[in-house]
Amino acid sequence: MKVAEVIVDVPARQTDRPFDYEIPEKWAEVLQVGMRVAVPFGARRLQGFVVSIKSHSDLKTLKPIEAILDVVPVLNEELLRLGQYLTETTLCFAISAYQAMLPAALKAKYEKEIRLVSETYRMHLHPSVQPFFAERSAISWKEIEHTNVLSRLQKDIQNGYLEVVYHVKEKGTKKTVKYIVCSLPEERRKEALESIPANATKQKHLLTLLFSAADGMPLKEALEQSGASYATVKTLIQKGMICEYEIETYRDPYGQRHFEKTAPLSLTDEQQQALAPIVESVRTNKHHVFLLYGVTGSGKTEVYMQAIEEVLKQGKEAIVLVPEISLTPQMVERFKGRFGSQVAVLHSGLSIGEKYDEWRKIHRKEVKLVVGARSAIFAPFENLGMIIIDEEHEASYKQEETPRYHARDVAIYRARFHQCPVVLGSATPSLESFARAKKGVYRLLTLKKRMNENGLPAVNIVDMREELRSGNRSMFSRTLFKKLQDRLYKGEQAVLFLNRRGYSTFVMCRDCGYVIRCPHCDISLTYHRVQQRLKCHYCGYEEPVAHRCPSCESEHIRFFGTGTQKVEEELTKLLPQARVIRMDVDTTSRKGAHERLLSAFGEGKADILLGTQMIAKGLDFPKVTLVGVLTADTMLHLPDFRACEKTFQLLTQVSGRAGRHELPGEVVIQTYTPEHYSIELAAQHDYETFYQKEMAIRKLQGYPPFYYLTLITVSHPELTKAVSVTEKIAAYLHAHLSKEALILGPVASPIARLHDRYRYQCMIKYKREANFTQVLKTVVDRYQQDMSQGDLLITIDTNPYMMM
DNA sequence: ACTAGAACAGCT
DNA sequence: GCTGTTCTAGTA
Repeated sequence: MKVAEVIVDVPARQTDRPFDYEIPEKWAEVLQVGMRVAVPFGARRLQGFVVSIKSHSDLKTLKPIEAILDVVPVLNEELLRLGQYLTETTLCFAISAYQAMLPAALKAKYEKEIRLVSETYRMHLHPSVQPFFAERSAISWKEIEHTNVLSRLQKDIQNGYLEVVYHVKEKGTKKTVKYIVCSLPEERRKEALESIPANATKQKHLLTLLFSAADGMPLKEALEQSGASYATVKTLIQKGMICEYEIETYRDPYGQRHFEKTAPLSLTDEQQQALAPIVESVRTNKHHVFLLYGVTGSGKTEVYMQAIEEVLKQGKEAIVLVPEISLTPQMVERFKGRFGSQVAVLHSGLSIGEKYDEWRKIHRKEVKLVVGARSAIFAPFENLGMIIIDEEHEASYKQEETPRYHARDVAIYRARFHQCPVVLGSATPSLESFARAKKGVYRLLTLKKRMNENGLPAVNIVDMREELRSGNRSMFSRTLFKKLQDRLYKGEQAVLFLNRRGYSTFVMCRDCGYVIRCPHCDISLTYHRVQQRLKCHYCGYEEPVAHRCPSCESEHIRFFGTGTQKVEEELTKLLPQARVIRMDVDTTSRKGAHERLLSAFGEGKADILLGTQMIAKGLDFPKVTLVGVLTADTMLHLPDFRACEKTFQLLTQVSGRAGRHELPGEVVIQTYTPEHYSIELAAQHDYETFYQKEMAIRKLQGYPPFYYLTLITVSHPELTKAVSVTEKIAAYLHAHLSKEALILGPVASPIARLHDRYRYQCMIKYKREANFTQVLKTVVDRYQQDMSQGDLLITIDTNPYMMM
């Protein structure tokens, strides 16, 4: 007898191991490792992943596998191993790792049903239960879950009249299209046509149409062409002349659009030199990590595309990762234009069904290239020839939920398996990557020149303190305002960047200093003008605007700080003739809104594009000659050791938006700390100096890339519990880690309360720890009880990007 | 995560 | 003694 080891769909410490199941004889040949199965687990039935098949189990009795859910394994050997790697490095459950690698559509949906065991019992049911089974023999659990007949019903279950049945269902579905076809053999067709009454012209019409389509045609098309309705189809089906059937299709989000075919551009010498070693690595099947360090507008994408061409020539596949927010139609267009239907696109804007379809194209080997956000790194290719990560420094490559993986690490793991290159591209590489490149762990490729030979745009730093002193209290400096007017006059475009959405950042009473905060989190509420409400950007809590101070009843309530809404309002006041498009979470939440706004701007339907983070990347509009950063320092003062790095990267990135084409560009950076090195060096486009400076600081303070970090966050509705657990954890770590490891904390999290839970944290800085993960695992195990019964939550991030 | 069964408490 | 609620162990 064959036995399958199955990881079941229960994300919990106790079930985080394989369970043995008997493979029924009929499936002995069919079942493969990596397939999903339905198995009985306790009283329920669950979905699970077969991780291995063996011929013997140590247990005496096994339950049999109930159903096989796949024809072809959804996880191959490589991905199964990758899952294990994720489990070990990010301390997640195996099931969470596997689920993260697959489209959400494959996640199981569970349904509970109550069924009449046999018709003969119907009259025995309790009178209050009977009506539910009046016309059917099964009802869903949901229907009666909240009714008062539950206890009666449970008795009937005990009596054996009723039984509970558990179902495992798929979340997503394959989309199908209805087809109709003539089912008559050739020789009977004429006769059939004549048998149709003379007045039934629609029927005749439709049937003749189908005679000419041997394999049938889509129902919709047939109806359109014949002018018939579905009633006609039904009649013909009844007469046995035609049949209806369904064919699986893909939802194609880009189906309507035509992509102009583009040919490879000729490369500059620099690009050629960068491309050569990558191509070499592809050809020779040698794993290398390349860091392609190229200034904005130096043509990195063209290098990627020509490298991909080589990969495809070798009959292999490639993955291109792009940050979520820069996965703009522009980017998709470039790849689809060059590689046509060989490309699958994966990003969060797609529906569950659409993502599933794109995934299936990869799984069935119908495409050779995937362009996508973080999770596309798990694309089930089996013959990978290269992985590209564009804008490698972007924080969005780190997943902030379990499994807390970094796409860069996954990429390197996969590339090593496939013996192929990884290309990390950026104009402002992360310190980690650049340091590795300098050490020779990665190979450094450099692009110094901009394609248009224009040189980088001139950057003006404006000291906003100075503005204030000279009496300008608006959010636009005189320099920026003058330049905005100038662009309007010339009919050129401008992009304004602000790191805050909403109207104002906090609301304070001028009499008593009271700041209105979220009742569930330790965060001040943001004023949203349009809806006239105060919102918490962390938990979504909202309340109406108060006109009196909740604390002292004073009417002197004022809104401080500036958000995108306020800037927009101010702009329309100061430059009434300017047409402004605002882009932030609030204006782009609806599907397709992002794309719509951008193309409107691209078509010149607005003069100024105003937005948050999301407009900083990848946009490329020829008429943009001015980029303004309204407050460059907002990010600088966040409690995050990467704050300076992020500021530098963002400013450099934003500056790169200007003057990418014929017209020269200009940048204005407004700041209250003009002397700060992140701002000064970004203005000078001087990455190398910034790197040196920041590295020195990191070394001094013991942060990456000199030390590894791990952040443990403990949260609980009661402050004392959160504190005491964190203290105990810190003590345990002190006792079990080496002397070289630095344990910081416990301290309150920067956001000390979130969703009514107090949050405490503990940071570990270390270089080498022999059994680090083991120690962390024991920590979690110790509080297992409190976590499953109490309200305690411990999260461990082995490479944190968010310190909050 | 869920469930069945045990332990426990309240009520006619 | 019965019914409803909370706790706990175990899932192959």
